[in-house]
Amino acid sequence: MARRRRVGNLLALAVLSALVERPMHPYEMAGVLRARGKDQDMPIKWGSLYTVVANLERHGLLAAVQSDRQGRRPERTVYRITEAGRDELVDWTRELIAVPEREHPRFEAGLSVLGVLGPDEATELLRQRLDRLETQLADARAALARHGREIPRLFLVEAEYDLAVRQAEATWVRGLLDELTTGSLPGLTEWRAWHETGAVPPDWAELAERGTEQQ
Amino acid sequence: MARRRRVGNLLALAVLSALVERPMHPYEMAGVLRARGKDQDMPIKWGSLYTVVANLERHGLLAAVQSDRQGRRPERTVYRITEAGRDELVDWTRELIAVPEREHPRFEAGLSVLGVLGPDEATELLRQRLDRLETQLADARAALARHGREIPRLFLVEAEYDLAVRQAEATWVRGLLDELTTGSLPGLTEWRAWHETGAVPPDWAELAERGTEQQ
DNA sequence: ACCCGATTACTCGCAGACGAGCATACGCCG
DNA sequence: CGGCGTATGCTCGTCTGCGAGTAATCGGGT
Repeated sequence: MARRRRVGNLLALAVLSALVERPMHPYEMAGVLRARGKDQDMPIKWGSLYTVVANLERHGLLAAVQSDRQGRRPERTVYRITEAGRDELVDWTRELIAVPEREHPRFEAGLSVLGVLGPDEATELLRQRLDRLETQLADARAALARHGREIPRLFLVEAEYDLAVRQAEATWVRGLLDELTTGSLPGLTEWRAWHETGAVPPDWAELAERGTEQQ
Repeated sequence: MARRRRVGNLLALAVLSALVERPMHPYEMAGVLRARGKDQDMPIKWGSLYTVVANLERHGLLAAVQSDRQGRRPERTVYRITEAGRDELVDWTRELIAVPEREHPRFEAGLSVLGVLGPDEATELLRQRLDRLETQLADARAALARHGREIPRLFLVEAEYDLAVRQAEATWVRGLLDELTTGSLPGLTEWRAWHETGAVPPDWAELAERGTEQQ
């Protein structure tokens, strides 16, 4: 599935989507993308812009139109999107929408090593996360309401999605915190003992050696 | 905040967490991590293992213990975690748990350029996504139930989190699909006209030029 | 009229990441 | 007991991402 993209950086997707409307030079793309808040929707690093544009051109997805020069500035090359570029944009979008990729939020990585902390510290840190999350959610909700008055829904779906997912995260964290504070999480006692004494609880010891059979 | 990690690859986190228990050589780490399903929780590329271990050693987070040799194989270096490594592991975990980072799921990027497709194609693709998502969710639920019988909850929280978040995604997609199929999404008519004729709807035209004021 | 800080527009070097490839060992079948 | 397919264990070259740095220009204060 998902044949590897010739230019894989998502900044390239944003660039293509901007050039669909009209040709631009790189810095103008940056302006337009920033104005549309695309840097909120993707992990965009502006330092990569010129590299990405060059790569797109190299693969025939963009073509240089003209170079003009103002004053003693370096000349600015204006690019237009090619047919191949249009195809790539559409195909890539189709894939991003239709195929759910397993994502790997950093929080998940953190949770998977939660055992290195003690239960009390874990509880405290999760509470901090929840606090911050709720602040961010309130901000996001306000921003969405504000934009909703001037921008068509179609261009806000990604923000709505983001909000929904983060809301679910907050709910889940609240649930876990609840189990931790009421003590209803199974294995809490073993976890605490393990962390305080350093000794692996007897019922867990055997698991730890799972998949370790080597000569 | 979040001072840059000396070794930023999350594979390094996994390596540190494995070496907390006992010293190992790299290939053994791979076996243990795989057995624990850590490659499910993080974007692990095994091709990076030796690079990452070398970097960890370079920064004093690991130390070589011994090199033994079996047959004519290349010698295998056994590494142990250092005090600095232990500190890094704990500090990194704390950060991952307590500080919610703005993540950028690829789906969000896709949604932000949804306009390049027409509403009918978008609907069809979203339906495909929902189908696949539901299959994956069923699998994940089954796997979680199976593991739940032998592994303590503590080591399954990351899978539970993942499930909860993806469930929220499915719900959200279902909601959007609903608005699309019933036609209740505002601007649907404009969107369709725009896509069929290529002409930007009058009420949207002005927005498109937003943030474009350049000489 | 001139200076200085901010903004604009771009460049470059370095550090990783990672996939493909390779060499050794093992197991199984004839 | 020899040959071959598969698993093991590791290396290396390439490619790209990106942050820090820089040069030109603008603006506005005195």
